Amino acid sequence: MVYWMGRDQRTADNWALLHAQELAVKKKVPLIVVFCLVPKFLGATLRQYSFMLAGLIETEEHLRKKHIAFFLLPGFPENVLPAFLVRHKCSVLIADFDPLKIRRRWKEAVDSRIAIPFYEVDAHNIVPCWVASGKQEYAAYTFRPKVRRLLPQYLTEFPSLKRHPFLFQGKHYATDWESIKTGLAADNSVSEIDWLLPGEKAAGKTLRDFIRRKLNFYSLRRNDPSSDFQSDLSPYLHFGHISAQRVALEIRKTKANKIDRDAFLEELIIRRELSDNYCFYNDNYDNCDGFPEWAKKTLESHRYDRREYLYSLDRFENSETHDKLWNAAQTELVIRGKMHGYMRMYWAKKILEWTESPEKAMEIAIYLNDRYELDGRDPNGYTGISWSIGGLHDRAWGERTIFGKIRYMSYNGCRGKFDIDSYVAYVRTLKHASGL
DNA sequence: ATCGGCTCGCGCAA
DNA sequence: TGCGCGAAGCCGAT
Repeated sequence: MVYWMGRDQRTADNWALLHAQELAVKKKVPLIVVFCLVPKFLGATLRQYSFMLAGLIETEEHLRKKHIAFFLLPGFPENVLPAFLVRHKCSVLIADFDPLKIRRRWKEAVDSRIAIPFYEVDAHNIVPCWVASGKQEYAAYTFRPKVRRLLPQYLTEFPSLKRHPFLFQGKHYATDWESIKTGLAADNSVSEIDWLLPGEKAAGKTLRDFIRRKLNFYSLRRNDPSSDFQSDLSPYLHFGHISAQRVALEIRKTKANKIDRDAFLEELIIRRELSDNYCFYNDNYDNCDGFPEWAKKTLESHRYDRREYLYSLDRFENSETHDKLWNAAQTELVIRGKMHGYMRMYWAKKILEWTESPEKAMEIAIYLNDRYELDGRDPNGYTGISWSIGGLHDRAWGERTIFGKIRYMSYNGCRGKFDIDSYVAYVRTLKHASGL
């Protein structure tokens, strides 16, 4: 029995792994976990690779204790996985679910090259993506009731992973992580981060810290970039170091104010799973063709509006705009690998305002997001950027230049909502600490 | 400080 | 067919 691990890189609370173990026990066969390490993945840099590999080292260790063999296979899945399955006489393949196009293509390619049953388990969402809705949802308000209705059935406790009763007897060596790391072809010009530790254990600690220190202030202060009241869980959720279902269960158990729990659960469940819904049902999640019709129309009619500021990718990347708030957000992204959630919206909308076209804006925003964010290449990233630039899951607002009816965000608006100078000063301390 | 208008379309009720 | 309302706002009037 083989679990092909993709985006759910953990041993606890993983429905794909649990299902694989259940089937393996029933068939009285050993259980293997395989991870295909591709040399290049949508512009990922050493920053993301090293966070991921550290998590996988911990995964291998946990699996070993559970008598489950772990194989790290360097190469593209369609090239390495079919031969692996034949070599070890595997009878069933189980993968976790991922709506991204590249991952779906890999699965199709593998499927066409193997003769054994191949199942997919959504281990990432609480309500499996295709169960929650059979179509692309228009907005959160259409998605919310569908998920709410199904939560009692899906937001349940997990069984624990058992020590596997059937040992893998084939040839198996512990992974040589050092040579894997030195052999990485990833772009090493983006530095690793050290303020957030990778892996399942660190994810759990981050969750407990959030509940203890921040949850009770969440609804009021989560949108204040000058203070530290975000959960910081998104990198862990992205790599699957922690399960969203586990987070939801733990949040529900706390005695925090209902208003704060609800605000957090809305983001964790509804908004996050809506992102998967969008990417799963719309192949244009990473470009302007995915925008709703009203937004395409309004952006088109403002395509040739005069832009007061026009910046190249370089100027954006180096935080060289005229706007100190935008520059601070970009600097936070580059240094820390995680931009404050509220600033992500302002940041992307300004890229639309200061580039020659929505297409170019999408390209730049996605490039910078995927290059520097620890949680880049995630459905949440594509969906958030499409919300900001293309009105996705949003409604039309007062018409204005460049944006048309896309919701606008302004420097003055931010000034009324939080202390801009304090945020800029905080980013300056990051910059000094990092030696830039 | 607070309020209303801006503006689109989904989904449900009638 | 009508109606309520939505993922994070802006702006001008009061």
